[in-house]
Amino acid sequence: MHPEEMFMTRATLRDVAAYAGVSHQTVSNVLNDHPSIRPTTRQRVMDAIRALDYHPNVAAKALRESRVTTLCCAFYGHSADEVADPYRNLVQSAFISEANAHGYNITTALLGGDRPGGFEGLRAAYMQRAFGGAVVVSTTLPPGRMRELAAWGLPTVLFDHEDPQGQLPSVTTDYAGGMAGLVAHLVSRGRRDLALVIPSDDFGSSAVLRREGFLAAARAHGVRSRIEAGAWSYEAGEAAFRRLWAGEDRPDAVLCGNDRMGAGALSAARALGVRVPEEVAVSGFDDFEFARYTAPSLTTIHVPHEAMARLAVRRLLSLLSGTAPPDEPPGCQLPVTLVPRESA
Amino acid sequence: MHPEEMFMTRATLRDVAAYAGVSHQTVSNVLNDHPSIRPTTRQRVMDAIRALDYHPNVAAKALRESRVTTLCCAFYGHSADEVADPYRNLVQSAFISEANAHGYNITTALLGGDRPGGFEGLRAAYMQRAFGGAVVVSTTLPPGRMRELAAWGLPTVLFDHEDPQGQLPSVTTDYAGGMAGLVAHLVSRGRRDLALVIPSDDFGSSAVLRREGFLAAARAHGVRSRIEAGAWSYEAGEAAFRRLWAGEDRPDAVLCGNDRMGAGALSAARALGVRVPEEVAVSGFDDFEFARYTAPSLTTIHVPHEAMARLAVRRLLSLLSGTAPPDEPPGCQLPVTLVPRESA
DNA sequence: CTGAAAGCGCTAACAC
DNA sequence: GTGTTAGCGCTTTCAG
Repeated sequence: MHPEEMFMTRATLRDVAAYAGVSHQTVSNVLNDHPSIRPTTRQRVMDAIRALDYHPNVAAKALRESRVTTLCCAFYGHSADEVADPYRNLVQSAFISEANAHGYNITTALLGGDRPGGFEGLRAAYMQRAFGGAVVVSTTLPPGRMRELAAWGLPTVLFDHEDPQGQLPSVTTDYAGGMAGLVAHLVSRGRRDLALVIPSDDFGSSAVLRREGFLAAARAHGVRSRIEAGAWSYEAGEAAFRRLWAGEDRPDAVLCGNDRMGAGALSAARALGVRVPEEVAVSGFDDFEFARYTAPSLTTIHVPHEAMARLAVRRLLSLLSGTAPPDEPPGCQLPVTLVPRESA
Repeated sequence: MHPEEMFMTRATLRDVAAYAGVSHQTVSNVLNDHPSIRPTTRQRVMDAIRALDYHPNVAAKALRESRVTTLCCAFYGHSADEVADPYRNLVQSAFISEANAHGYNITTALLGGDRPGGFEGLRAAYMQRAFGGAVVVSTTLPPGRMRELAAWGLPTVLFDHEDPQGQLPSVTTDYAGGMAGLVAHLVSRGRRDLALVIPSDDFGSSAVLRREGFLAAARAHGVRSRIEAGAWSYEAGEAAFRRLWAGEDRPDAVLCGNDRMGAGALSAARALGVRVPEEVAVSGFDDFEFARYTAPSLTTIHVPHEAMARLAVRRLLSLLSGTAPPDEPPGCQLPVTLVPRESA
């Protein structure tokens, strides 16, 4: 049989065995690095594998071993803006390369809102053994959903938010510390009256930590602080800035909960003829690509999305293999970096 | 056996059969909508499926049917900017929902550059039957790579670029028409001296079509046109604008090959104290989110990424099922929309 | 219309 | 060290 013929229909383990003149089990042993395979046999088998362009069938492997080599990257959040969040790319890109490095594939799912087959679809795919575990990416997840994930027995790592119950492992970043660094930076530049634009009703740990970090830091520095409600979007940032500027006592720094709101605040300032940073400092949070493009460029906090993503994959893998140290705390926080630009 | 017990270890088809008091084959027939199953039997089986929370094992199905229900969404392009391209999210999001609607999952791969396991990894995953076909997303793909994909027998649909050989099916958008619309818009606003910033050495059909569409439209309108080299990035847009402005005869409109370069051009104009659009019009191409956030906001061409993505999935599916009409042309082009904003 | 048999490609358990 | 047997969960024959 000529090697080329094998390309018609993919070679199987038995084809390799026949070609190498050994039993199919020997081939399997070679592939799984079983000890005590004679080097010459091993070489013969490897040659046959190469000659026949053999690739193991993942479905057969998964069926036999009842474990799959696919991980799910699940993004929660339904708004068009959220779907388009550039940070999702970075996260997913890091997921993919980290997972691939461990021999896993990544399947991506979209959760939340009215999207058909959101959480139910995730569960169905898991029950069908389409993937072995998931990283759920979101700044906020309803507690009921977290309990569901835990109840389903779905191996899960939360990304960018924590489980208040401490059941699900999570990878987050130091939001509070980021806010503290920002406040310190602003105070050192002479700012004394700080306003933070952030949703006031968001239960997600991401919002809560930013809020509390801000308030605590302002208190520690002895400067005035206040919260202005705003819902993560560009438009919300614009509106919040206008409200703050319409008031009697205007702040000398407007901190925004994310870059998108920061861009909105800059736009409102420009429209109102307010000079940034001379009259008021403006900052964001996330360090999206467009933070470099605004006028003036946006001072912000860089979130280490790539490192977080790689860590999340590793934590998920150790969860799946059961090698997670039992004393490991569920939460895990990576540091952020202040990125001073023109706006503050 | 109590239903709850089944949750420990997932229920199989035989469990369902035992619970419903039929043979396992009958359950399979019910699931596959085989004709001539008695309604009462069918109902009993459905009840058992629900009671046991049965979900078919995709690996077993794939093994038996030798076809998988996973499609690969492969992004080509290595630069950090490309990875962060917001349009990738939209494309992927549409892929996922369209594929899910047809009962398929999506796995995502990153190709290109020095990324370990790029094209070789894609082929390996395909050979392992990790997915059945792929959509390759990129504005440009080396012809050699296209020939590889075709040679491997990998069912492929190209997204956002065409196969010059016409072998691989593709879904693109009307780049030339978009440029023509933009030129018409600018001419109607009194512009007579147009410069297009775009790579001059990019062989990708996306760049070629934008370039040629621009030149043809300018010729048709009888206005002056020129090409200024620039390599898709923000910084390239900035530099190109500065070069154009440093010259003797400045254009009255600077068209940029994408929004990122448009944002760079706006920044350069601002830095040079050039008023946009009074002194010069600036435009982009793509309609990224940040085109709304620049100052002034960026006039651009909206590319129907979502519709293209859905179409690409459907074309891939018909390719896989062999139901593609044989006379269907390989290329397929969707229309673009002009989005006039402040900058032009 | 329903049941029994065979096998997709692979690996874990035993013989040899 | 190597080969044989059995079976993961499913669907496609083919008998009843």
